Amino acid sequence: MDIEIAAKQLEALGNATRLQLYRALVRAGDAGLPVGRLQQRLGIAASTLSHHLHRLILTGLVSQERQTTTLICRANYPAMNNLVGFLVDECCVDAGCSASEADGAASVADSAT
Amino acid sequence: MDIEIAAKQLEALGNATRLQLYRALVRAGDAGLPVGRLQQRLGIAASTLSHHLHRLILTGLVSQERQTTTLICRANYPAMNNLVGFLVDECCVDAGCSASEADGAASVADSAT
DNA sequence: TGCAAATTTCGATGATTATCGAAATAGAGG
DNA sequence: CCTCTATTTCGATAATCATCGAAATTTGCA
Repeated sequence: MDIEIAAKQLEALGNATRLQLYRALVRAGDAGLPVGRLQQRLGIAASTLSHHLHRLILTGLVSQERQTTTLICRANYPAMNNLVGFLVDECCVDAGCSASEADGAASVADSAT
Repeated sequence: MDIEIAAKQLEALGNATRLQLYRALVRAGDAGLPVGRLQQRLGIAASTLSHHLHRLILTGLVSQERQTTTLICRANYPAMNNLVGFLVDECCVDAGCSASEADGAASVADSAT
């Protein structure tokens, strides 16, 4: 896995709207979800959703399939597995990555606060 | 794991420079790496490196410790484990995430090309 | 105290991003 | 061909980001 590709995919997921979007798709399973339903669920403008969807598709994390008039979106599980595999490989090169729960890592300091 | 935190951490890793940076730290293991050495390795301005490092630290993915004059940076493994855990949880809610190698997910379409 | 090395902060600039509404496009069906 | 619905593209705007060099800061040491 090329580090550039990994970075692009991480960047694609590194936005609250897109991560919610992706999560909804993952939870929808193989059935996927139509664009319109995603829009209702996220409550954003259709054009904004289309923009984010496009970014996810470009990185290969999401795919689309036409069903008559509606477009069904699906999470691309193998892509995510690949990405997670990359992270785990990097993480476990020579460090014991067995901690299942992080200690002080669950909160993010916010510089703007 | 809050989805906002996950998004922030993914965003932090979703930049080629920072991902290289983080990878170097992960590979350095518990010994960590001084800022100066990271700068040599990445070949970027010290101020740029400091900026990226700051972002990684804010998300809890990297920590620093002073050793006399130099600052030692270390990857925060538990944070990464937490993040990977989040991704895996989302991914495996009801989908069989057993594919170890992705099929068509290894290449990223580049809209700017 | 004063110097040297390491790192950050400041200030600026160009590039990218997120968001929206309006208009355009695509597919189905009468 | 026309219309309806679903979705994307366009154009614009405000916000955030990456990057650099110069200046300031911190720390140790003589």
